Parts: sequence; C-alpha cells; structure tokens
Amino acid sequence: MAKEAPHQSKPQRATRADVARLAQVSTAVVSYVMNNGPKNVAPATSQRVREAARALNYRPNSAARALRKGASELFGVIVPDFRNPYFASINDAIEVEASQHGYSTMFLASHANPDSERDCIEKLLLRDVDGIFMAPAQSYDQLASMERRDCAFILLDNRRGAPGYKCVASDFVDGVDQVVRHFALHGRTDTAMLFGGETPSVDGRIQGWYQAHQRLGIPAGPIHRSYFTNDGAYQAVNAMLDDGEQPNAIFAGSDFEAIGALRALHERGIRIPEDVSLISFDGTFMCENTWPQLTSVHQNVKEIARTAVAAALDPDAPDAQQIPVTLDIRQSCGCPVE
Amino acid sequence: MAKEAPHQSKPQRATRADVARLAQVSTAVVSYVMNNGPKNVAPATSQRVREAARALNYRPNSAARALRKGASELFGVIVPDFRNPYFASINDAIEVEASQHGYSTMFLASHANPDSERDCIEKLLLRDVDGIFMAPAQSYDQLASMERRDCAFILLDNRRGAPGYKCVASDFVDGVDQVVRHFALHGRTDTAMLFGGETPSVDGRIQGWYQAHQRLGIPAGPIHRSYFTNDGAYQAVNAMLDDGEQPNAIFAGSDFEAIGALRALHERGIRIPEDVSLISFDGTFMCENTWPQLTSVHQNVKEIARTAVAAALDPDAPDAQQIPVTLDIRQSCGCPVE
DNA sequence: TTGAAAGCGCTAACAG
DNA sequence: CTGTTAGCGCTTTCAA
Repeated sequence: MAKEAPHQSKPQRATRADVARLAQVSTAVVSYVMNNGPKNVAPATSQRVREAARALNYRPNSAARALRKGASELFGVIVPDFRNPYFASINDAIEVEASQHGYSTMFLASHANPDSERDCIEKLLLRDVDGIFMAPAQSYDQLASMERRDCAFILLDNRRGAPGYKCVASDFVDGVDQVVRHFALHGRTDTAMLFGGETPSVDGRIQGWYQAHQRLGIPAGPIHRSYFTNDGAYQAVNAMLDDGEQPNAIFAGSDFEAIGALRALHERGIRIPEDVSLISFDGTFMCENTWPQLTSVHQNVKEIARTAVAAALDPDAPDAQQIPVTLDIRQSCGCPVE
Repeated sequence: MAKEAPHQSKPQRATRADVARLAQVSTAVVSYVMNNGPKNVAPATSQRVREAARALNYRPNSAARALRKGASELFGVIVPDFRNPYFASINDAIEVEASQHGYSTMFLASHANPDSERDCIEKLLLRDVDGIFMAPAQSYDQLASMERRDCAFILLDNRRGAPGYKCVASDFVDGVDQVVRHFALHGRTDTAMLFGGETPSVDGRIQGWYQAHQRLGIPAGPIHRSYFTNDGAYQAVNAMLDDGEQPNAIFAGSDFEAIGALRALHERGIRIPEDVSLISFDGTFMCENTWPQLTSVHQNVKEIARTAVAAALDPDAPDAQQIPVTLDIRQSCGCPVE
C-alpha cells in the first residue's frame, strides 16, 4: 500500500512498534518513555528505548496522538488583516506564548468579513483546535449560534458577559480617556475620531470617546467611520477635509489607520502637529517609523497574549480580563521634541 | 471516560457511527457520501445520510482522517518576522491560496534565528505538514541534514539546485538592475545599499547590485549590512552618516528597512529625494503610506504564493521558478510628482 | 517494572 | 449499490 505522499516517497517513517522491536520492549514502554509517564520505567530500559528512538529517528505521529487523546494541542487565530501592524504584533506574541505551552498556532485570514469569519471558525473546529482567539466581526448572538465543541473561545475585545466566552482586551475606555485629556492639555478641543470597521456592539474606544469629552465638559468631535485599514482612514480624512471640516486634533482608532491619515494630511500640506494633533491607538513598532513619530496608546500585546493563552488553557479563568494601557508620547501630538 | 476538554465538557461529538445508525446505513456509506467517493451511493441513501449528518451536526474528525490517510492537508510557513510588511503580504497570499486547495496553514515565527528555524521545521514535521514554505536563514547543507519525511520543502529564495527542494522567488537580479539603472537616470551614481540579514549564500539582490553597476561602468556603492528590520536599517544609516558618508542614492533591500532608513534621514533633516534618492525592494502597501511615498521594486506576492503552493502540491513542478518584478515609481526616487 | 490488548474515528479494500 | 472489516499509530487500563 503506497502512501499518497505529496512530494516523493521516502523511507517509511518509523513507528513506535519499530522502536519497541529494536529496544526489545513492548510498545507501551515506548510510550511511557516518550511521554515521561504515566508509568515509571527502569533507567536501563528507558535508556535503551531512547537510543532505539534516536537510531530510527522516531517521532510520534501527531495525528494518532490527537485522535487518541482527543486534543490537538493546536490553537487557531482568526486575523482580520495580516498587514495591520497591531495584528502582526499580537500574532507574534500569541505564537510565542502558545509555543511555550507546547501548542502550535494556525492563523486564518478573515479579511474582516463576518461570513468569512464563520468559515474560519468552521475550519478551525474541523481541525479540532483546542482554542480560538479572535476579535469577532459579528454579534455574540451569531457567534453563539455556532456549535462550540471542546474548544475555548477567547474574544480579544471588551464585550463582557458573553456566555461561554472569555474576553481579554486592553482597557480601551481608559486609553481613549487619556488621549482626549492629552488633546485638551495641548488646548486641542476641536476633535475628530477615525474608526474603521462596523463592530457589532459598542466598542470601548467609542464609549471612551464620548465619556472623556463629557467629563471634560466639551462636545465630542464627530466619529468618522470607514474601514479598519490605512486606506479606509486615508479616504475618511480626505472626505472629511473635502467637507470643509478640519479639526485641530484627530484620534485614529489604530496605528494602521493613523498611517493612512498621515498620508492624507501630508498630501494636503497640513502640518502635524502644528495644524493637527494626531494620536493613535495600538502603539506598535510603526509609531516610531512614521514622520512625525506617532504619539499612541500602547497596548501591551505580550501581556494580552499571555493572559489570553492562559484563559484558553484554564477553564476557571475569569470571564473578562482587562489589560492596562499607557499613553506613549512622541511627536505627533505636539509635545516638545527632546 | 470523560474527555479531558480544555474548557468545558460538551455533549459528545457525533461520529460517523452515529450518523450511520441514524441514517440506517453502514459506516462505509457515510464515508462515501462525505467524501463524494470512492464509491457511488444511491441518491436517496445519500440524501438520508446528509440529513442525518446535519441533524447530528456531524463533522469528520480530522485527526482520524489524517491518521488514516497519512496526509494532514496542512502547510507550514516559517516567518522570520511577522511585522515585516512583505511577510504580512506573502503570508496572506499563501493562506488564501492554500485555503483554496483545502489546505490550512500554520505560521511559525523563527525571529530570523537559524537555530529557531530548525526548531520550527522540527515542529512542523512533527505535525505532519505536507509542505513547508520558508526563506531559509541557514545553508542548504544544514537544511539537507534534517530528515525530510513526506513533506515538500519550498524555498522562497533564489538559490538554485538545492537537491530535493523547490525554489520560488522574484527575479531579484533584474529588480536590482532596474533600481540601479533608475538611479543613473536621475544622475545618482554615488550609491549605497542597505541589506539586513546574513543570508548564508549569495542573495540575488547583492549579486544584482554588483552586476548592475558593472554594466553601467560605475563603481558599486558600499553594502551596509545590518538586520532585516526597520531598526537594523535605522542604525545602519545612522552609522553610515556618522562615518561622514552620504551617498545621493540609497537602495533598501526591503520596505521594512526603507521605513527605518526614512526615519534616520528625516531625523537629520536630509531631504528625500532632493538630497538622497531612496528606492526599496518589495513594493508592499507600506510604500504608499510613507512620506515621501516609496519608489519600490514590486514583488508579485499573489503569483509567488500561487506558484509556491502549486509546487508543494505537484511533485513534478520545476525545481526553480522565477517571478517577474516591476519597478513602481513613486516619489522617493526623484521622479516628478504628478 | 513491563506487557497485552482495546480502541480513538476514519478510509477503502473486499465481499456481497 | 451497500456492508464488513482491517488497520492507521498511539495511549492507557488491566493483568502479570
């Protein structure tokens, strides 16, 4: 029976039976040795098995293991856009964190499309992933209508009280509050916000926007909605300026959008921060590589990833966890450059 | 026997036996229906099975399937840096392309470290992936020393003649040739190149650099090596300028490096393109979002992904395939802005 | 401390 | 057209 190899046939891979034969033990003992349990094995025997395994270049078959154990040791991450520097950062952090727990990670692109997102979930469930990380582009109701299986769902947003889901996210409200207060510090109260994506429920950034202005007793600037991309923000800013509206402070809901906004402003010769103070959300590596450098609310991706992976692994993790953010001052807000 | 679910126990998932029972057929028939073969099934029976499957929310167990078939329908991609916009683009393209062939994709971060890269290969092999895509950070000899298994290796670089590997890459040499000629067109012959990463063998970009200058009969500018990151280029440019060396044309080996170079140049008040003409390699979405916009050699990631996936799937694909590039003119080279 | 053996869910060869 | 059945490689219970 020739295996249908995708590329070329290789010497058949060694199985635990081969190892057992060579080491003159039973297959059970091979398992005990390879897994350090659940039974003890005499040191001498263990040594023999290990040598046999090395000699045969034996690696346990992960499919068989997954079948037997009912767990794939696999996580899935649904990514709206690989190009978004925030997702790049969080993906990296999740992959590293999962790796440390012996988990591998599958990334699927949803292109921010709710239907495609459901396909992704379907696909991951089909692969028997043990956990899915996502910032859903659809309502909890829609999400809840999907069968769950033995899979932890970790939502990387701040909607709470989702039955059966865990939420891990930055403190969006506080982050935006810091932004608006910082604008005010610079005397910039004629504000506007750029926010891409049609988040199905209220996003903390939007909630924070209104709340912060209210607290300061100033009117909240308009929220210009578009897409959650550089181009979305580029177009939104162009449309805004075409409408004769030019605020003196703009808050971009993400670094990715901020770079699109910067492009539009540059093209029109609008100076930053002299004419417009610009602050973004995310605080990724990109903030130091724009001109001028972006003042930004920094999301602690390492901590988010750590918390999210822990939540996926531990059924008793809290339902919702919030990660603190910091406002990193650079040049685009108007603070003096050192 | 309670399954060790990572999160919470759910009603046991339906198996093909449950479906068979409900549909009053044998398990084989269920398989035939689910897989559209290899045997025909009477329409009425097929219908019954399909309904039973829906009713039970049946999904085939992928581990069992993989175990039985000896193929995981899984690809692995080893990514040096998720933040690099080129990798973001190529990852997206590979994921989409693989998806269309029913394959899922696992992305692993190597952080451009050869040792870590070997770990990644090990890990992917352990997962029984059917193909691995990577731009190796180590020599072919080192690579060849690893056991291959039933796994296609697709190298996304232009080293040829790697026994047992397939190479798919842009035409680096031609791309750089276009860059140098374009510099010359602007009268910029005092050149320098930024190139991160210690590629183990000769990279086409470097080969092209020397070749292009030679053809034009002008001395090739120095190649400043650093890391394959924005910061690497930032530091390289700073070091170069600190040494009193200021070329009038700089070629960055990647968009990611170009944004770091831009930062360094901006910080010193060096004007682009008036003082320095800057062209990068990759031509990702980032080129339109820098200031000024980057003239760049565009890599056709969609085509690279298509070709690479095809090569992984087809044992008879050519050993090496080269994808054409185009020089996309924007503002950083000195061409008049429309 | 070790071994025998049952079975995870699925595919496909073979038999009807 | 449909059913029976032998495994894929592994873990783990139970018995020795």
